[in-house]
Amino acid sequence: MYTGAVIRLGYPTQNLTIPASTNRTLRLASLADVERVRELVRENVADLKIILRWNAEHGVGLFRMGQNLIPFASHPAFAYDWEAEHGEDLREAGELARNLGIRLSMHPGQYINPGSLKPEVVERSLTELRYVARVFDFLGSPDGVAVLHMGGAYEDKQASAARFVEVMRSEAGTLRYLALENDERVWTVAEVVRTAVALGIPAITDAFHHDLNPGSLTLNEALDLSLPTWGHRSVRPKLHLSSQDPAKQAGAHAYSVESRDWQALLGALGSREADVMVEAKGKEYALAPMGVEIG
DNA sequence: GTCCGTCAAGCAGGC
DNA sequence: GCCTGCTTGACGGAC
Repeated sequence: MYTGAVIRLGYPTQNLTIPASTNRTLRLASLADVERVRELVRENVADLKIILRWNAEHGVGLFRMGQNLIPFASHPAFAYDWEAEHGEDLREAGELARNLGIRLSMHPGQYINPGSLKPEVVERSLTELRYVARVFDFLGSPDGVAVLHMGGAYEDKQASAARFVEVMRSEAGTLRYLALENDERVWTVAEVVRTAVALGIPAITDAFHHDLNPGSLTLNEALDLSLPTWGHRSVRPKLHLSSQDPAKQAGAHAYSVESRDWQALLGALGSREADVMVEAKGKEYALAPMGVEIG
């Protein structure tokens, strides 16, 4: 077990050991079956509670909920009042997480792009981000994090970043939880930090993406820039860690994390504390080499 | 019963 | 132009 700086570990969406998932979904065409949707959301939230307890028993301090916790919640076709129906259930799950000391996050996906040139994409993105913020409101997660990439560059990064800031500036409810993450092709840590600072929100450094798209920074320098942005919220800094799947093209996540990638992150962190979300196909199994006992 | 292509949605980059 | 990467599971049709 690593004994240096205090590092908390987590994994996304589901636990393969139990097994349990917060990411059950359905097709858009099935959305009209309200009773079915209700039941599916109840199962997602029930499994969230089960995973929280498993995490507490295994010393895992982070968990990322699936984006489909309430599938299509932000879609116009969603057929009932999910806040009225599931708000209390979410509140209970959030209370459990606080009691167990587990930090929660969500990661709206690639379609959420508030800096897009297309107005309809911007509007859909904002609606989805407001849904995520509402979920955190119900959970009552003061350290909750909604992780978002900055989307397209449209051949003009400065203009795109400015558009992103302009669109998000007035979204106070969302900005309470939002953190911006560097990606493996377009936005570097330095650029993400600049945008995050402009919005007064934190920046997440993804060490794997940084490896593929470092700009002019070492990982250590990238952390020097991004870790202080968490002072905007007075919560522990958060990072992402993953490794390349050797059988796939650059950017694909591996089943586990290579020891050298973990060691590189530890080396760059030094004595600084952080919460590390491990993005691996093997979910909680990928934490075993870092000292988490899965059995 | 199992396999397989498709399903709401956006981008960039490699071929 | 098409395919794949960015969380992965659901569903219907073919066999």
